[in-house]
Amino acid sequence: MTRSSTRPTSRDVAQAAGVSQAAVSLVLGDKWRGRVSQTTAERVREAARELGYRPNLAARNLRLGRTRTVLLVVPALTTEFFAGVYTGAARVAAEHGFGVVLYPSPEGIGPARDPFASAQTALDGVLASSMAADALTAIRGDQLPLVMLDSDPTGSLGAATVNLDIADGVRQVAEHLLALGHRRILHLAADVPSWTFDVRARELAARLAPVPGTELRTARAPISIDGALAATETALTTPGTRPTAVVCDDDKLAAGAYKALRRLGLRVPDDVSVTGLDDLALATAIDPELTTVRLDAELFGERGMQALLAVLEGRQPDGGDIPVHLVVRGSTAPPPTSA
Amino acid sequence: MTRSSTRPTSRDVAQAAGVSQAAVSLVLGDKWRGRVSQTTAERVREAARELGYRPNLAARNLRLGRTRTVLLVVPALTTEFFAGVYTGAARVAAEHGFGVVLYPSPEGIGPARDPFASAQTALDGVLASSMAADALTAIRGDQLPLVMLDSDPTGSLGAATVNLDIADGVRQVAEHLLALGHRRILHLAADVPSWTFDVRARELAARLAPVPGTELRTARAPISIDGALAATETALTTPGTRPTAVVCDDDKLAAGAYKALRRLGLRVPDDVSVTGLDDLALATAIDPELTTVRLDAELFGERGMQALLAVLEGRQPDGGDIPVHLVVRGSTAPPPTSA
DNA sequence: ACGGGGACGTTATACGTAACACTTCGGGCC
DNA sequence: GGCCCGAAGTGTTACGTATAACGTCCCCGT
Repeated sequence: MTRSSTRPTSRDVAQAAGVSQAAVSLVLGDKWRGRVSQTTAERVREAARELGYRPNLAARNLRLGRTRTVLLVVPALTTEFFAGVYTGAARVAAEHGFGVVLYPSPEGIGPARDPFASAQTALDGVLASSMAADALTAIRGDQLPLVMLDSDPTGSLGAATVNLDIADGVRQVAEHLLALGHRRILHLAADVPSWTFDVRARELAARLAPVPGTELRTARAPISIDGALAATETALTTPGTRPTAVVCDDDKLAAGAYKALRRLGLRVPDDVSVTGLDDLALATAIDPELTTVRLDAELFGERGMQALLAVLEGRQPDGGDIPVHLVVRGSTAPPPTSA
Repeated sequence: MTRSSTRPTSRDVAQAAGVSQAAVSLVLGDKWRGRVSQTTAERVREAARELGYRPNLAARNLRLGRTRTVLLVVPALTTEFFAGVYTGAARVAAEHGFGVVLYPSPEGIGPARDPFASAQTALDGVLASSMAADALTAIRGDQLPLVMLDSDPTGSLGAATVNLDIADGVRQVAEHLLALGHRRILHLAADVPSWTFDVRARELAARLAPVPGTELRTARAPISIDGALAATETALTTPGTRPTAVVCDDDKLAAGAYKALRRLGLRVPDDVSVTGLDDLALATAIDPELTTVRLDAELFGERGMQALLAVLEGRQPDGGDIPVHLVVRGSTAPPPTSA
């Protein structure tokens, strides 16, 4: 018959069970072995259940000085890829009693509500994609434990990194195209400053350079179908011999390239081959289905979270890039013989 | 020269500025008009800046009994649509000093980490999609202020609702197809128990019923390209006269329908017309571009958050469905004359 | 017989903040 | 001169939790 307007506290539970508040805390915190009798413990649990007691998180966080919550910073929510990263990260976090809060890098949200303003006291750590570059400066303001996803391991941030082996994926794409006989290649690059895209450009160039007769051109586009459409169209209508293959920094760009080729009256893969990177649902929705590099987003999220938890516990996160592999579908074929 | 290992508190700021902790709270809380002099206020602000002071959120939440944080429950992160909802909701929330935390309905995350376990003390309110049905029971456990997105207004939950005018969208689709001359229609329905999908089925049937000679068939599929592919394929290979149009519950299903039709050797829109619902990027990535119903996801999120804030302030949220409109593209045409 | 130590608790305290209740002081007004 | 009032603060308390430190019993070994 306590006051019903406000939620029950541990003290209410204590009163109902006829013990002290400390005992309630011990029992519910599972620290009662050898301190409270079995029967009393059960009585406390029963009282808590009866009253519908829920611990007050704010009080607990204040008392403990930590929140068991980490932040996942992603460049945008639009992408299926980061949905997978979140899923993997959240699963691992849950296994360790941690929660994950998402912070999509602002786009139309404005800096008014800076989630890092009080991050120090609301979060235990941060897992951040290198693509959300603008948010990084804000993060560094606080001294929160940080693990970067797909970022330069030798970077100045000094944070631990977990990376997909994008370089190897690009290598596989290049070898696949070279084996088919392609020599003139257009690189449709994401116009986003991020290490993960730099790697693509560097590796593609490195792999093609030693092969005689190769020609690498680059077009830049924002990561959107329309952006890729426009960039591809201008790149393919500039004078000079037309590339026989378009290597795209991700699947979304590839979808834009498809549209540009269709508009120019070119067929995929008969006239021009196209490759992507990510292997999203989009890759099999378009026609022909896209040859692309499959990234295991969930595993990526899991490994990232494991690294962050290691940092939080003072352990050394174990490195090693996550392998990726090429998935060959209908968008690649030998170049037209007329070439 | 205070201890540097731990973060500065408001008391540290007070000491540095030569005032009491209460004064610091007043100044930084912007409640100092007529209680603290201009010069003192400035001195406090300067000290806070100097020390890099950040208020401790846990302490503040405990003191105030609220968090200025609300939860957005979405069925999955995969969808571009809910990314838009989040963006709109987060923008409105930010304008009112609120933060938004995302809760993607668990899929492989398991119930171990129930975000509602202590929701009462960590959240001020919940904005939930009706598609995340499994999470709703958990929500009702706590007595948190709740606003539903796209849910039955007369539902037993008794929560306020904000809805898109899906019924009108379906009406527009039906009228468009009828005007083109279609009579035999396949409804590719999402196999997800949710009011928003019930409305589609009900409204489509209602609009076709009074037209003589119409025939409505229904196929159910999970919301995925492959699921839709399989369902459409079996629906179109069953004996009987083939439908001339496929009305899909969303764009993703439409992409699956495209694949099924392609596999069956049928062309869109010459042999079969297809319509979607959502107008995602996917709609213009596939060929031909999809005739679909555009939903303004951001506006949806904004209106939802406005309603929730109204509830939190004890005001009456204003209703009214959000209008939607048909976007006609290349996937619809008159039925083949042989029909 | 006596002391040492489990078993079973309780009391007290601190985390950092916001807000209520108070004090002090210098005018202004009758 | 007495009185009240506003400006400019300060002292204190409470929010609900987790845990360190402290008391009892009572049993058992020597």
